Amino acid sequence: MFSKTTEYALRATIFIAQKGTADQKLSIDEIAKAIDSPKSFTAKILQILTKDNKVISSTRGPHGGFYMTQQSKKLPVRVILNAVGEDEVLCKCILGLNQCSEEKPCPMHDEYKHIKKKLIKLFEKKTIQYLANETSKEHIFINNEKPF
Amino acid sequence: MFSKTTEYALRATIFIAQKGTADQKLSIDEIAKAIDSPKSFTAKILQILTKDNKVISSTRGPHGGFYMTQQSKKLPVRVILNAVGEDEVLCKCILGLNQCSEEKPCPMHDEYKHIKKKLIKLFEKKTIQYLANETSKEHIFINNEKPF
DNA sequence: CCATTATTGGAATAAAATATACTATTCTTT
DNA sequence: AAAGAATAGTATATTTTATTCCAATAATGG
Repeated sequence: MFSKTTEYALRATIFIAQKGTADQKLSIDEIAKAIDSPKSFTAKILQILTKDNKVISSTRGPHGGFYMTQQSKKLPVRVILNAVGEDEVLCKCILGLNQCSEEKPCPMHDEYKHIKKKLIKLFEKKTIQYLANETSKEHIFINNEKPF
Repeated sequence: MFSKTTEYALRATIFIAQKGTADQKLSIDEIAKAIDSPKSFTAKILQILTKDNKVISSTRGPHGGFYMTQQSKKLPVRVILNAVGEDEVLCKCILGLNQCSEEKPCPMHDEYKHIKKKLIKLFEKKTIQYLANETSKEHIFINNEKPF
């Protein structure tokens, strides 16, 4: 469904929301390790998400790193998709038609629109905080570790 | 959601189901024009779908071309995804985690699984015939023509 | 204010997906 | 036999996606 960029962005943000605070900031190394993503690529993605400190906050230098404000954690998950420019995937026609709409639908439109609505709602209603809380539960995880 | 290959495969199949019969076969040219797809690329995709005449049938020579049997039209839409190898997209974890499962879920799993179920059902239950019939309705379309 | 630490920015590269072309070949019909 | 049309294989170009690397910049601590 999503590109790697988006998958890493989601996982990284969840991890930062869960573990990063203003006085316990997280380094790129820690983040990449925690979510099992390539380090340099993760740095690039974090660069996007910290742009203007809108979603993720960061500071450089010793004890620097990434964290999130309480305010940012209340943002809907969709802001992450928005930041990496993969927002449209949710509302796109499933047959890839540009002009597919309620008035001029494709043959899958009427069936798919209900699913699409739920998908959009999921990303609109759930907050980053919610996902971070979920991840704090014992059996829930955000990395790709081999089971043994 | 899907790759171009899959989008073209779906649209081409729908068009063939709708317009192609054993005595009115459709050429690559006609198909590519009808669904607004690059001709050579479409030929490549049709090659996959006609493999063993499982989904789409074809014959060569004069008055040759592509069509579908009544039997094939009754297949679920999912066989197309299957043929082009994009079947997994439907059941994949939304965060891209390989081991995400009911027992070891990602933080989005519980919310997303209901949507995933509906998505799979859509492709399992709806037949190619159904989509072809839909497309025969006046206001429904499968190409990308500019509105004017 | 200097050394260190860690992010930031930009360029560079690699790999995969997408798009396209061309040339036989093979099958089918007339 | 000739011609039409898919088939198969190869080749190539373009774009997007994925990833790496290094120099620059900012923050901190002594």
